[in-house]
Amino acid sequence: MSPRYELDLPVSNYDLDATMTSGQVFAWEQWDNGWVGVVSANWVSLRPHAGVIRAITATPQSDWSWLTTFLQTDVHLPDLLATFPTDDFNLQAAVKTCHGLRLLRQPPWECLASFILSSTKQIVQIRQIVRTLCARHGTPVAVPAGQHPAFAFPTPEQIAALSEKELRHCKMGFRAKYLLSAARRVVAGELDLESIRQLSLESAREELTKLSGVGEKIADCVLLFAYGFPTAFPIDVWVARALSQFYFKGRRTHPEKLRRFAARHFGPNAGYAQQYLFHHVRTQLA
DNA sequence: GACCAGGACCATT
DNA sequence: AATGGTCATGGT
Repeated sequence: MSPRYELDLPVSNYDLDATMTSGQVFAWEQWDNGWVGVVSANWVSLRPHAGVIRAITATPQSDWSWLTTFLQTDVHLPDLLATFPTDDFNLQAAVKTCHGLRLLRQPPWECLASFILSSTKQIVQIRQIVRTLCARHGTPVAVPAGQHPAFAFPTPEQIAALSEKELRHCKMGFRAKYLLSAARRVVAGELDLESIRQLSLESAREELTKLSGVGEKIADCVLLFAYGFPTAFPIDVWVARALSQFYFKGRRTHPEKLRRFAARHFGPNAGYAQQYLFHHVRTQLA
C-alpha cells in the first residue's frame, strides 16, 4: 500500500464515543464529531462514518497495523458477546445500553502508568493528570496544520529522569512516588513489560503487583486493556457496587468473593463483561 | 464544606 | 483474617 494520510477502517458494532469515554484511556480528546489522540507516536484523528472509522494522520503511513491493533477492529463483537451468560438479565441490559462498546489494546507502559495514576481519582481528574504529564514531559509529535500541539505519553526513561517533586507538579499527589518507582524499575530492567505477555494470567498479575502502588485492581486493568487477557476482571468501586447489587442482593461483599463469582459466572470473555457493567452503571444508573 | 473518586498500604485488632 | 487510617487533589 502506498503511503497515505487517510484510511477508512471498515467496522460494524463499533461505538467510538462509548469506547473512548468508558475509562480505558485518558489521553484522547473529543473533536469535530470524533476523537484525537496519539498512538505509537502518531497523531491520529478518528471519525465515525457509515460503516467505517475514518483515520487521518499527520504523516504518511504505509503500515497501519499500529492503529488496527489499538482499535481491535478485527474483533467480531457479536461472536464475543454470544459467550456471555444468556440468562443474565442485568448483563444483557448492559449489552443493550452500551451497544458497540469495545476494549482497546493499549501499549503496556502507557496503560500501566495511567492506571497507577488512577487510584482513587475520578475519570475527569485522571484525564487532567495524564494530559498535564504528557504536555510537560512527553515528546511532541507532528500534527496537521491548525491542530493543537500533541504529545506522546512519556517513556519510562523520560519519567525515570524526573524527580518526585516534578511529577507532583502534575497534580498526581502521592501517586508520584509510585509512578517514579515503576519507571525506574522498567529502565533498570527489573520489570520487563514485554515478557509479561507470555505469562499465564496469574503469573502476570503476580509480576505487576510487585510494583508498589499496583494492587489487584490496577494490575487487572493493565492485564485486560494492554495485554488482552480476556478473563482479567478489574473490580473498582463501580463494578463492586454493580456486582453486589445485581448478584448479591445489594449486600456488601468481600472483593475476593466477587472475584470468584466473576470467574465462574461470566465465561471466557469476563473482562469484556466487566467493561459493559462498568459503563452501564456509570452512564445509565448513576 | 462535605463527599467521593476505575486504590494501595500499613498499623491495629 | 479483618477493619481503620492515611495518602493528594479537584469536581460535584
